[in-house]
Amino acid sequence: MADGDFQLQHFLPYLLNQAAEASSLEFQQIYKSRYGMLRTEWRVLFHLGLYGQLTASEIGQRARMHKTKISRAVHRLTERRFVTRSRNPEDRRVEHLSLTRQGQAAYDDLRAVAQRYNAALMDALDPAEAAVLRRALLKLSDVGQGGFT
Amino acid sequence: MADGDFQLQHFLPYLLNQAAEASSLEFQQIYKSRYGMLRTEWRVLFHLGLYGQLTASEIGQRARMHKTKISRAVHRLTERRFVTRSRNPEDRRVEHLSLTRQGQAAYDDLRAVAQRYNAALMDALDPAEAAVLRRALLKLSDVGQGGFT
DNA sequence: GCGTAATAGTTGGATTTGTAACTAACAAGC
DNA sequence: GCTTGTTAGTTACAAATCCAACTATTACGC
Repeated sequence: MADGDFQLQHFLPYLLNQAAEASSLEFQQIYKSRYGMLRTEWRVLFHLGLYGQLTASEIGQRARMHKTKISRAVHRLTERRFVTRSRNPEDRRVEHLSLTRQGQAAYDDLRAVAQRYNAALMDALDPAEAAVLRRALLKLSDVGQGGFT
Repeated sequence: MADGDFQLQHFLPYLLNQAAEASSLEFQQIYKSRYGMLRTEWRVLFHLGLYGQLTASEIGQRARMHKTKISRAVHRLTERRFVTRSRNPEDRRVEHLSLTRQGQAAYDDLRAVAQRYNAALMDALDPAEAAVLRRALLKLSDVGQGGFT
């Protein structure tokens, strides 16, 4: 038993992927068309906007992105003058990244869009549902990750 | 206001992506190592296993995958003799796809793994939470999609 | 029937990602 | 202070994806 009753509609990774893709699409088009950014670049931008100065590895840990992705995203963001790098004189391996004025402006703009966009998504849900969803997603984000720091 | 209080932890597309990636990882390694499949190929396999004979476009609609992805996935799956194609004599543009005996075996195996894997994920959640999560994900999967068929 | 449009699926080339190897700088043992 | 190991970040090559153009076949208008 437990054989014929398998359905994609109950397979969490699949459901999560579908929801993630559908719910990212419109927003993706905005940062893409408005600033020519890729998802990786947007993520780096947001992390810097939210947390201030960070190193590449710090972003990697928080966003769970591989360091090569970050390296390339940072490269493109500096090219376009959204981000500046500065070497740490105490440990010359690490680079501190921060937003330029222009990067900050892009971040401010996109954050506002994201907030409105998020609110619209939430509207598809009722408030109790949204709260449960959020809790569940946070739990699932830690699956197989070792859980606690 | 509504300015400083933006957090990634409340931005649904981001949360969904994190959860989707984390929760897909282990399973992905299984179909990859066991059958050398990519995600696209696994998806095609599962659709054929679940719904029986389908055309590429039908899979595309259901899985929301672009036709080029499907074309390539089907190509590889036929190469490896998991899938067979047969032209529809009434409309020679369309091809009906079905699993070979070998494809069916792979599907059966992976379905069983998926079920166990899914059960393990569910264990991280309590049952009421899981039900709400599922409902919410289905709703969000339809955002921007026009909703109803 | 004939020309135009639509649909199923494929292919080619540029873009993006993944994986592994690499450089540079620091740390620790002895 | 030299060897070995570790960490930060980059680069190179292969693999996968995206987008646009393509072939083949059917549908539609008239």
